[in-house]
Amino acid sequence: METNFVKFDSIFSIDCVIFGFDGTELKILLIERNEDPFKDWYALPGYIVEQNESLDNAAERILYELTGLRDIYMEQFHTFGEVDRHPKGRVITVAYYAMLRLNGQKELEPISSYAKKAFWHPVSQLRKLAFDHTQIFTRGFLKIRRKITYQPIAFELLPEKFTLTQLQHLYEVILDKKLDKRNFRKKMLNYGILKELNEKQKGVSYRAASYYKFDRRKYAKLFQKELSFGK
Amino acid sequence: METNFVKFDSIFSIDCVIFGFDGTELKILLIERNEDPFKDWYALPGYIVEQNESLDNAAERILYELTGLRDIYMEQFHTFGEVDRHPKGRVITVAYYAMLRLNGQKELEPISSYAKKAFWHPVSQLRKLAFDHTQIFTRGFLKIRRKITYQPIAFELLPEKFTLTQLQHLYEVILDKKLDKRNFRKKMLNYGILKELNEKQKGVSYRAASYYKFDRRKYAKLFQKELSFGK
DNA sequence: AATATAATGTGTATAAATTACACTAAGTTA
DNA sequence: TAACTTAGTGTAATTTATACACATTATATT
Repeated sequence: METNFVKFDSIFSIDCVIFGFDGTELKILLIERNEDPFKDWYALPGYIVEQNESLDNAAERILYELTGLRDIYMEQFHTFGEVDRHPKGRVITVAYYAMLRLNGQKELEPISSYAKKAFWHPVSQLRKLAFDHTQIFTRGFLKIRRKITYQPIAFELLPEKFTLTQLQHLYEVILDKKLDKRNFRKKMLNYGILKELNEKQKGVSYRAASYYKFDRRKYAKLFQKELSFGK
Repeated sequence: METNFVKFDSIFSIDCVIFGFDGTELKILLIERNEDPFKDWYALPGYIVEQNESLDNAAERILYELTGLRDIYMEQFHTFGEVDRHPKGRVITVAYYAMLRLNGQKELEPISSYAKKAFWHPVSQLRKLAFDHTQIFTRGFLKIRRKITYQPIAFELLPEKFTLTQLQHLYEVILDKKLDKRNFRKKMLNYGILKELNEKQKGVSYRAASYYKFDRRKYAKLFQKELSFGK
């Protein structure tokens, strides 16, 4: 059992679709490539899996090396294996996604010289990405769009404390439609997984909204049932 | 770009979780292995992807070679990449699933000598499978269990004509719970994707049930909307 | 201090979907 | 023709989803 990536036989890679929300806009984490092919293009953070690491571990390592981000929980969502997806040979890639809150603090600093830089880019007006990454991104976006209808993944994107308006706005961005404010609040509060805090927004013009936080305990109870068809 | 599978560098394979329903019992398609490792063990049909074929094509080819089945629409559901999942080296495997009606006519005849035989096995009382195939099977089963709650995949498992009792039974097997007959029928008929036929069961003891068929057109309309959060 | 501004926060009536629950009808077998 | 077995049906109560508009509050402006 030898490793020989240089020969570019059959190899596999990881690509990461990392969503971030800054309270207003949904963004995606990109790198600018520093190597051919697609030198200088924007691309998803991704690289080759080593012989001795699991896919999940590889995903973590690769994201770190290309962006400096650590301890991000990612989940696999699809594997792309068209024969010609990589111009230099046969590479299948396992795509992962994750969702993050953007506090602004998160510095992005590639460790590897493979990426010139890493940066957040709005998901709207995305230019064409390297390889089949546009397609991978799209599928990842559809994945979270579906997922948000049955799991409260939105909470991973929001800061610890958030207002109901922020929460609603995030749903609207992901689902790409307007929601009714009263119905939205009713539904969210009915889940019973939100805790209202004795705290309000500060520094905003006009009336400050209450902060809420997500109650992970109650969530676990509620969404463990899941698969329900009724009786 | 050379192919060198013998060296067992980094290679990838496909494994297929094929569900079949004979009207009573949910079954899965297995092979008996004819080669080491795990010679004589039961395993999912699976083999190595060639350098020049896409994953989807490979899945089709491999299923055919190991079981003789053709033209089965399969969908990828997860990729398994633990370092030690294959005793002979690093193999990641892309798992596909599909669902079939078992008419009894479908002959299973491996073309490849890699499988001694191919056969349908009840999903209950499954013995331990080769490699990590038990785990792959379980994940595939969870996949269809989830999917059946939002898509009428059950129709792929049933014969062209089927009774409502058969349909309900299939749901019960997949969801692993009893459903109320009246509510089930009400719900199914309300979807408007079933057409009642002027035909009844024959050759059954006791009262014969009406046959229904699935209306693919109406289905397409209904389930294209999908992703709904309401207004 | 008064006013304008901009977002927060709230209720109700209607419709639709889900749940719980039990008996009669029809065809087959003995 | 009686016994058996499965098919087939309705209704009331509850829960969930939808449509829709205005008063409240904090800040900014004059």
